[in-house]
Amino acid sequence: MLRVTKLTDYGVLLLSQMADGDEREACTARDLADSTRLPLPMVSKIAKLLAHHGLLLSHRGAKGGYSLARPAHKITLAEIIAALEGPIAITDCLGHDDCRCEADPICSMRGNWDVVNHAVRGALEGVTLEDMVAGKKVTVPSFPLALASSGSERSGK
Amino acid sequence: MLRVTKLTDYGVLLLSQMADGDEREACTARDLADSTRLPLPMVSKIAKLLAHHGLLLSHRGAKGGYSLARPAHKITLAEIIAALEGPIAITDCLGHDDCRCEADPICSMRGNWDVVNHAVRGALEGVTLEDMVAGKKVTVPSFPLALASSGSERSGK
DNA sequence: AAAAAGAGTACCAAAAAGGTCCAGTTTCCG
DNA sequence: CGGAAACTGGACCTTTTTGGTACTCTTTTT
Ligand code: FES
Ligand code: FES
Repeated sequence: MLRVTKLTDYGVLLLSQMADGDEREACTARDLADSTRLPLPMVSKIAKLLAHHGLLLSHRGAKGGYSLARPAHKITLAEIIAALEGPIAITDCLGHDDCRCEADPICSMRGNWDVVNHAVRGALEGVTLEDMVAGKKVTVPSFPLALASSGSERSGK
Repeated sequence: MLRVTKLTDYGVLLLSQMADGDEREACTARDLADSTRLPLPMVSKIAKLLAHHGLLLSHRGAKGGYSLARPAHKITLAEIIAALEGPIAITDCLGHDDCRCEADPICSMRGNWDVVNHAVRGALEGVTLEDMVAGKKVTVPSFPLALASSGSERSGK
């Protein structure tokens, strides 16, 4: 449905919560659950995934918790999505490289979807966690998204 | 999963097929099914949706069929997606306007997601059916996706 | 040793996607 | 006129994905 899953939605909320507050260590899953009002098991699941993908550092044992693995402006939305729902591939075919496209001359859209996918991913890579931090307003300068106007069209802003 | 559904995937294939060939009238669902090797019921379902949303014109009765409602360069990917899977809303919240965000100060990401969504939609609006037509290669000039550099903050990496 | 975390994984219910079928209607054509 | 060719509008079913929970380890601190 061209929609990000709730896991991602929650994930961004969590991360933004962590980035917002003091960047000290030891932010426990329970803390996050409390401050975001998300169910603890959810928070736990998400944090595990994020840690697994190197976006969070985890500290086990009593007095443990999670902390951002990198400063907020170095974590992109694209990475968060990739961590929580796998590589960004706007069509099914772009995922596994074995669609009939290769051999079968009928569908030759592969390359085109590839470009579209790249554009979308690019947009997502352009937004950092810092941008998403609660309270902060992301503002888009104007709208420089001339994308696939094949060729010369560079309606420069 | 940030993925377009098969319906959309097929839809683009169908439309691109129609745009590619002779732009005459009367392209029947069966024809399309044959030329794209998609199952007829699928083609039918998709064509109905596209017609319903004004992307295709339908001509009923014997000797009927479908034809593009507009020239290919005036049909955007965004429209096709919207026709086949509803309005583009990258998060659940962006769909229905009644998320707790409004009242609850906890999640104040609404605006930010809105911007991201806008960016993605923009990318999709930038690609026309003509661009996707079989065989034609969409080329993206360079990569001008400066998106969420909130105002001044461009902590250049 | 006990308590406080996280790790790993299995599990389940609900929703969405993917796909088919069929009973109408409209239009053409002989 | 009567049938055949097409589209229309739904219902319906199966499979996959999401969303969410639970339970049993292991690690670390005190
Ligand atoms: S069949 Fe996979 S993109 Fe064409
Ligand atoms: S609760 Fe809907 S966007 Fe924040």
